[in-house]
Amino acid sequence: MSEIQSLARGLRILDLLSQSQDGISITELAGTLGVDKGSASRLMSTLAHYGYAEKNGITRRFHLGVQVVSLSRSVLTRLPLREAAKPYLRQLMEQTGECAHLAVPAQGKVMYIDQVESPATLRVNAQVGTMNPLHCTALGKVLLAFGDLDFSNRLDTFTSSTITDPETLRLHLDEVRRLGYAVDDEEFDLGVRCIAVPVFDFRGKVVGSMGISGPATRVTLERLPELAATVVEIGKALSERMTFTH
Amino acid sequence: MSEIQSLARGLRILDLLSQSQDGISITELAGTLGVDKGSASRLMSTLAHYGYAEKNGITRRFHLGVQVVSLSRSVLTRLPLREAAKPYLRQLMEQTGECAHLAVPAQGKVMYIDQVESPATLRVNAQVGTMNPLHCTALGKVLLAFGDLDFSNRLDTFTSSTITDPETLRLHLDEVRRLGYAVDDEEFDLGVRCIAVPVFDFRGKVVGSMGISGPATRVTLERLPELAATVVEIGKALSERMTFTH
DNA sequence: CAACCTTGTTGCACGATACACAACAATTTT
DNA sequence: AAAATTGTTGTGTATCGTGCAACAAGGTTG
Repeated sequence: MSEIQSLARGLRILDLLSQSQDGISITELAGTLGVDKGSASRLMSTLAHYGYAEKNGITRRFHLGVQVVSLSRSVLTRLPLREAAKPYLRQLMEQTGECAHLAVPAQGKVMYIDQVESPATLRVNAQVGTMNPLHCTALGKVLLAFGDLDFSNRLDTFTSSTITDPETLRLHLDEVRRLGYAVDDEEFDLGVRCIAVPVFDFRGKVVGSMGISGPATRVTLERLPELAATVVEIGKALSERMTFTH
Repeated sequence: MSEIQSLARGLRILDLLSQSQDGISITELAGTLGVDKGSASRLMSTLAHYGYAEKNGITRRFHLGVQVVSLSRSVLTRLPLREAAKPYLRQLMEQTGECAHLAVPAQGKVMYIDQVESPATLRVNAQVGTMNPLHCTALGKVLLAFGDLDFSNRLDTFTSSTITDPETLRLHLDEVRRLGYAVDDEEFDLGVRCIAVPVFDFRGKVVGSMGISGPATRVTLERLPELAATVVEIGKALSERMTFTH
C-alpha cells in the first residue's frame, strides 16, 4: 500500500493536536515530525486554512480547529448502527439502572459512539468519541472475541486486574465466546464493572458492541448473572433489528 | 501563503466525504478533484489507513471514518467557552422555555457547539457540529455585528424574509449593534424565530454567540422584547464570567 | 532602550515524491 | 462467456515539497 507522505504528515499532525493539552508550536512540531521548520509551518498553514487547525494569536500555538466537529456530526448522523441502537440503549439503561454505551472498533481501539446516561448520582460517564483499549474493556473484549480483529498492540496495564498475558487473554476470549458476553471487572478503571455483548449485522459480522457500566458497589458479582442476562437479551434484539436494516 | 497540495487535496476529500450521503467511489473522486484515478486511490488509501475514511466492502465506496469523532471530542472538551457557557445555556432554556444554543465562527459560517434542549414537544433542534450561514441566523448576525468577520460570501436566499442585499444587511447590522442583540425572524427556517447575543472574552473580543430558537407561534413578536431582555441579561453574565477565565 | 535570542514565515535551488499514463486485477453488466 | 467498468500497482518524468538560509516579529536580558 502506497501512501501520500504530505497527507500522512498532515493527519499525523491532527493526532498530535488532539493529544496536546495546550497546543503545539511550529518548532515543537518540526522536532516531533522530524522535518524542517519551514515544512512544518507550511503543513500547519494548510490545516489552518481549511479550519482543521486554529492559531492562538497570543501564544502563537496551534490547536485543533472546530471544523472536525462538523465532520463528526456527519459521521454520527449517518451511522446506521447508532440510529438503530438508540432505543435499545435506552431500554438497557432503564432495565439495569446503569449507563448504557455503544461502541465500534477504530484504529485498534474501541470508540464510544453513543451513550444513555443513568439518573444515578454516581455513574460512569464516557464521552462520545472516547477511545479505550480493547483488551481491558467489556466493549472491547467482545469485539476481539467475535470480530476479526487481532490484539497485536501491547497489552498495557491499567489496574492490578488487567489481563496482560496474551495466552491468558486468548483463553479469556474463549470463555467470552462461550458465555456470549464479556465482563470488565475493574480491569481498566478501579471501581468500575462493565458488561457487554457484540452487535451483528445482516451478514453475521460484528459491527459494534453494546453494554453497561456501573460502580462495582452497585454492579456486584452476585448481580452479574442477572444483569448479563438482560444485556444479552437486549443485545440479541438489536442484532435482529440490524438484520432488517438494509 | 503557500499550501501543501497533497494535504489540501486530502482535506478537500474529507469535506466531500462529509457532504456525500452514500459515500464516494474512486472514479467519482478523481473526476471531482480533477486528478488521475491512481492519485485518487492513493490519497484515499492514506486517509483510510489513518481511520479518516472507511471502505464499504460491499459497495466499495468510501465513507468518512470514525476517527474524526475522536478529534471532535478533543476539540469540544477543550473549548473554554463551551465549559463556561453550559450553566448559562441551561438558565437561558429554563427562563425562556426554548432551546438554547452556543455557537462560534468557523470557515465563514456559524457552527453550533452546544445545545440545551427544551422539554417542549415542538422545539428547534440543532445538532452540535451543524454549520449555518452568518447573514440569516441570529447567532451568525451577532458575530458579524460585533466581530471582525466580513460577509464576503454570497448572501443566499432561504426564505422570503432572508436579507440578500449587502447594503440592507449593513444597516441591519448597525441596528443589531445599537440594540445589543440580533433577531432571526424566519430568515433561515420558515416558522422559526431566534434571538442571540455576542459573547466576549477578557480582551473584549467576540469569541462566540449564544441564543434561543423557537417556533414563531410561541416566540411571538409581542414577546420579543421581553425574551430579548432575558437573552441580553444572561449573555452579559456569561461574558463577565469569560473575563475571569484566564 | 538597544542588543540579543527565540520563533515563525518566505525565497530559492535541488532532489525526492506525487503525478499521469498504462497495464493488470477484480467485479459487475450485458 | 464476453465486455465493460472500476480499483490498484509499476514506472518514468515533471512537479511539488523539502531543507537551507535569510528575513521578519516578538520577547527577553543586560
